[in-house]
Amino acid sequence: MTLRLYDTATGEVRDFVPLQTGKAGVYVCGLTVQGEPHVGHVRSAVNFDVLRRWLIASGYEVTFIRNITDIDDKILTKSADQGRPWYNLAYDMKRELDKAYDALHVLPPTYEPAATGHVPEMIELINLLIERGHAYAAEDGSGDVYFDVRSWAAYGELTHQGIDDMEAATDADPRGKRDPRDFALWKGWKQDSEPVTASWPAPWGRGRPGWHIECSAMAGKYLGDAFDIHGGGVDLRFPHHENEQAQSRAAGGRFASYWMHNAWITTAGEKMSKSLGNTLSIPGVLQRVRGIELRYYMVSAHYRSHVEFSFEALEEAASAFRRIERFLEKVPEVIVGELPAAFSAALDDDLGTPAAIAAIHDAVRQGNVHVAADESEAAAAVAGSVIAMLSVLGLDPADPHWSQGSASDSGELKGVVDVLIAGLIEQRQAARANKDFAAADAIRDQIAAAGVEIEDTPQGARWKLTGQN
RNA sequence: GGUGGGUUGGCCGAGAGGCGAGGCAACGGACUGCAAAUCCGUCUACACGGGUUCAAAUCCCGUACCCACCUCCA
Repeated sequence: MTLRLYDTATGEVRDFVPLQTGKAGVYVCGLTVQGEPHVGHVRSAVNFDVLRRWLIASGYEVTFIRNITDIDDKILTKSADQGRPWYNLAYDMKRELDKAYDALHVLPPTYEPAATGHVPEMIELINLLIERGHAYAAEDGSGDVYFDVRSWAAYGELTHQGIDDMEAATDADPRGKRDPRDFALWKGWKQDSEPVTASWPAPWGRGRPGWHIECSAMAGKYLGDAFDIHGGGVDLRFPHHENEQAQSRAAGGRFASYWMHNAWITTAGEKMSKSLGNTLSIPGVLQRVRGIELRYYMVSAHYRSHVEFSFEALEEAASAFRRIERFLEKVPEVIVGELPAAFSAALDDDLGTPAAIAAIHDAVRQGNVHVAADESEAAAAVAGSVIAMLSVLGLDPADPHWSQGSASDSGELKGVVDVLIAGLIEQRQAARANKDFAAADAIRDQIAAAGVEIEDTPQGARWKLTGQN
């Protein structure tokens, strides 16, 4: 079975055929670093991280580029409001973003280019577009350069829209534009309101790049004129992706073969938006559940399905995930095994993570049956495949990544706690042997109150931290 | 106005013409001193109205409601 992906450009699920056999080039629009990352941002990152891991697991050599937009209108206005340099705000938020990605075990991309580091490439691309007659410098002296939408007949092809059916950008400053739908490739420096540090020299005067041109320039630099997959959130289809494609193709490239867009995660029926102020920051959410549980929650819905975020659903997902963990804890010394066919088929079908997770749960139930029957070899084999599946989704609880931070402290403490609890468990066993159940239960309650759970098994009592104290 | 998507059982959430995805919760049973964990079972759903078909949650027509994009946004 081969990988099939939904391509926004064609509106259908089709076979993934890479440009080069065995290789996959992926470009994903990262963030504009102007505020704290929220669960919506991270959903996109997690979705494409799953894509990447599945491509790797399928044998592809993956080049994964995710950019950072570190200069734009919002960054300039926000930093001005906060009374600090724009680059400081962008850098701070970039670091927050890195923390959020790390908390969800989103793998670092092959490279993460920043817009400000690629101005020469953008200027070069804009020049090429001007030469080819698809862009023009505004004649009003503003220093702006616009893409000439009417010069590119295919404009609108990605989102299946005709230019004349589109509403013209009402708030756009029409000065110097040939068509209201023309968009800025270069924004001339506004000396009265913008710091000189936010401008770069260019043939058309000092200024800064427009939003869309960065992705075209950076994707071209790191992936070439033609590459396999371009991803981002649904909101980016238009105008951002449409414009990217128009620019890059007008400049002579082929650009992306497949376009993938992840759906929104909303709160209380509304999209999470910096401007609405209803964002759920990652650190905030991580006070309620662990990062691995949040990741499980995100992966349990299909990437093209809209998710209505709720803490109830999140807790529910966390419960489901703990069931998987409990099974794995019962099976020591597991060797990573094979992926079940149902799991691979699910992911091959446009990253069907919900069905993939169902395959995990099926295996867990089967594994629990083996554990109950004391069939340790069979149980270990099942656990091996469960671990293999979880790894592909970035959800292996045994991955050292998840225990970073708290591990050093708890590692030392664990030995001590182990001895203390073992003593208590022995006392409880003695009480049970004497049929003094009141005493036995008192001990169990006492440890439970401290956040330690006892599980009675035929081989004796086991204990673990519940994380609820 | 244009474009794209949605409405599934108590809840979350898949599927896309014929075999009850999966999970959470609840209830019953097994196990247990009692629990917990685990297993078995129960809860037989697809917005509404028509139609096509031997067969429709799935296809077609219509209706209602919801959402996204067309303006910065994952």
